[in-house]
Amino acid sequence: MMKFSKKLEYALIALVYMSQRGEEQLTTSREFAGQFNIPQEVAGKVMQSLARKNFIRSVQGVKGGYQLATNAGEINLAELINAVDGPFTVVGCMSQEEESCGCDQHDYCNIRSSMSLIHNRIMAFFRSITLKDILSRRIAGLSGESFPVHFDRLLNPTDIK
Amino acid sequence: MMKFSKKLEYALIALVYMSQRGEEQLTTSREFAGQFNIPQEVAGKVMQSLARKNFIRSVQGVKGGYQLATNAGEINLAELINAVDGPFTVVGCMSQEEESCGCDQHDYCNIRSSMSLIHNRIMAFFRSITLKDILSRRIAGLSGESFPVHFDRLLNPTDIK
DNA sequence: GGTAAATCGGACAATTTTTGTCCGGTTTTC
DNA sequence: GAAAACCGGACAAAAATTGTCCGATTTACC
Ligand code: FES
Ligand code: FES
Repeated sequence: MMKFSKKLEYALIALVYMSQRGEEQLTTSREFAGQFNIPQEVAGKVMQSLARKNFIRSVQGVKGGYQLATNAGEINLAELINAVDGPFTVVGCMSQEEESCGCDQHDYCNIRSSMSLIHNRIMAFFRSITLKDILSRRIAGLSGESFPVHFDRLLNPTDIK
Repeated sequence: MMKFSKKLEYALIALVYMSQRGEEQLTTSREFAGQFNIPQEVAGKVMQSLARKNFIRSVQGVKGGYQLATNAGEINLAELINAVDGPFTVVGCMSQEEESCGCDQHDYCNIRSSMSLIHNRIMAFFRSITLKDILSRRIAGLSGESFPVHFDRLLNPTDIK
């Protein structure tokens, strides 16, 4: 329940992968798919989504591929989710159309305002996580200490196994 | 993507509904389902899940029903999600079995450690939201001011429409 | 100029997850 | 003993996710 979609996983993996190669390096969807055992066509679509939002730059033709955008480090998880999965809503009624949230009828919805708060809060969290954060976490991860400040502040120590 | 399940919505609506009636009041699954236009059987199952975790107390037989547990206000969203939907994981590899997260092969997963941090962070957030919070938000909601401290601190003002 | 390798994009098929239904059982009141 | 409630498993329907197919366009290179 509430899992991230594969598309989002793929997008993150792709961005991290591309970040760890030269800035100028072109990455082809075939190569990326091969490295991580992802179906080529799916990898292709995901990268197309990213290109459409200018998170990466596409170069067509043979010898083409994708290249990380200049300040890709600043793109955040909320934008990313929106790019690959479309608008995110914890609960139906949050996407302009107010109809059909599921809980209609009678008294009218009990929990709508609270859901809205939770929705906003999660959005804010996603917005606060940048690709740079994700990258630095990976690098700092093995040292057992010195997590990026960002995560340090957010993470409850008792959560770490 | 990443929407809360209907079961979770129903559970929340049920708990809020029951909270807003007398403490001693019994609520039947049929009645609840009727009030909110939810399929009876589904409403029943959800309430059974809640009863199994002792969030509500069940009374059998005709004239039976469900009754809010004594300190139901303290139950939090994480427990609730676990009760109705089973364990929550933002990404497959977080549930003891390390196999089949989806992104296997080669270099090994790029983003696993970051995903783990995000997972823990979201869990902590869900744990921090109690039924009482949800209730008080609803009551305070119409006043336009004085949100519960809890939410006030968490919410980015620019998120409110 | 032709071929191959790449990005594009739509339609669609397969799979999985979510959601809802059915049915028979147990407990309890009247 | 009948009716109304909780209980729980199996299953069916619907929706969402995930993956596949096919054809089109762009471009490097021979
Ligand atoms: S109407 Fe959207 S949460 Fe109930
Ligand atoms: S292996 Fe779990 S996030 Fe990739």
